[in-house]
Parts: sequence; C-alpha cells; structure tokens
Amino acid sequence: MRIATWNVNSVKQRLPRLLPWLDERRPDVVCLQETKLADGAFAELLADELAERDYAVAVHGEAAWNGVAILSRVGLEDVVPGLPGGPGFPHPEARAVSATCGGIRVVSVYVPNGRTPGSEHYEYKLAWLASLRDMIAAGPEATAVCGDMNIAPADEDLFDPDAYVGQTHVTAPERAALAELQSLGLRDVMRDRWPDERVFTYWDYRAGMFHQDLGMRIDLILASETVAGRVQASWVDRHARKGSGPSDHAPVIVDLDEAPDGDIGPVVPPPSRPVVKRGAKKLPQSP
DNA sequence: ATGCCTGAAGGGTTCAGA
Repeated sequence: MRIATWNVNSVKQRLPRLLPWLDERRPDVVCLQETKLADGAFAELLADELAERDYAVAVHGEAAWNGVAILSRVGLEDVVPGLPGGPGFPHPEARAVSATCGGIRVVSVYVPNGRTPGSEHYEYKLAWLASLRDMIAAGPEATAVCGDMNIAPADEDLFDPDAYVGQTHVTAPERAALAELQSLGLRDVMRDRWPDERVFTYWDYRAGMFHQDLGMRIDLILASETVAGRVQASWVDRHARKGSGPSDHAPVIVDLDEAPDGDIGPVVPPPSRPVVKRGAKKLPQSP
C-alpha cells in the first residue's frame, strides 16, 4: 500500500502535473494540500478523472485559499472534515480532513503558516496544532498524519539554519507542538529511513532555489507504531518539482507492506538525492 | 526591495505563501 502527501499549491493549476503523476506513481492513498477550491469546484474539475482511476475522494476546501483532500483506492470511510472544535482565524479554515483508508486513520493536514512569531496567526498555528493533537489522541492506534506541517522538525531540515533564526517554522514552541503530537507515538518515517540525508520537500520558487537544492523539509508523514513498522520505502519525489508548472512542494511517498491487492508496488526507489555534505550555503542576495 | 515566483481575486494591483 502506497501513501503519498503533496501540497499541490492549487489543484486547478497543477492538474497537468497531478494526473500524470497519479498514473506514474499509482499511490493508493493521496493526501493533498492547498487545493484552493471549494468542494463543488473540486468535484467539477476532478470527479471524473479520479473516478476513472478508481479513487474515492474526501474533500474539504474553500475558494482561493487552503483546502485539503484525501484520494483513496483502498476504501474511504468515516470522513471527518476539519478539526472538530478546533480554532479558526477567526472562522474555521479548510485545513484538515480525515478518513479511514485500508484500515488506517489517514489525516491530511495543512498547518497554518504562522506568518510572524508572536503574531495572532502564530498563536492560531499553535492552537491549531494542539487541537490536532487532541483529535489524534482520541483516535485509533493505526494512524497516519500526512501533510504540510509548516514546521521544520530540526535544523537538519533547513538548507541554512542561520537564515531562519527568528522566523516561523523553526521556533521552539512550534517544534514543541510537533514533538507533542509525535509523543502520541507518531514517527517521522521519512527521517527514520534517511537519518543523515539532506532531504527537503519545499523549495521557494524564487532565485533558483530548487536547482541549488536550497529548501526545507516541512511536509511529513507521521505514522503510528503499527503503521511505521510496515514501511518498506520512504522518499521525496523530487521529479515532481522539476520541469514546467511544478508546485513549490514535492510529494512524500511511503510504501507499506501488504497492499490490499497483494502487490507491494515498485521496488524500493533510490534515495531522493545522492548524499551531499550539508554546507553553509547561503541564500543568494539580490544586487 | 521582504517580494528575486506563483496563484487568486477582483479589477488594471494587492495579498499570501515559508
């Protein structure tokens, strides 16, 4: 069973990349973020294309901003939009959707950005993460929280830690909130598999950041013990960040043993990129 | 010059993203 998560940065704009990617990677479960479409518009755009590919769909979106979805070919039950009782800004936003797929409680999340440490939006981010933790704590053991956490778990997840001092995504309260979520027994399966690898999932569109591999690892698959124990492969699909019209995020893909159809899928793929010593690369400055 | 891209909304420019 193959699970993937991808912040597509507008599913409408990403359609020419998303559909071929589904056909190439053939994930069983896909968590999408930043769909940026209301549910009706999502269905109008994608319902037929996804049905052709045997995907059932759970969407929770809004026009223009945010929006999450789960696509599944291994069942889609007990769909819950949002974080019940969770905070808003000021109103609840479409940043989470949960469903049970192939026996796993799958949650697609788009954690608030936070904008500036100490701001209202930052407090909202922390409150939102606490609410997510509460929901996961009340759920079943077999769980996978997948999505754009908007937190780099450690300095190793940044191309240049110095460039992020004082910024969101790296502050102690954000990392503590993530650690609290993980303390429920969720493992960062990507980092477990590649403990010393330079591996990023997001690269700014500007200044050729991707081509210099100046990025961050903020898209995670957090799996409970029984799920993490089934991981056969875990990688970042950097190919999806290349070429024309990419999202600024790359998908994270995890393969579990015992796919429902008995097919474990492709053999273990190569690491996301060759081992490169972490350097003190700096963001190129404008003249 | 936080706005070197990109997307979206609503107009001909602003805001958000991380």
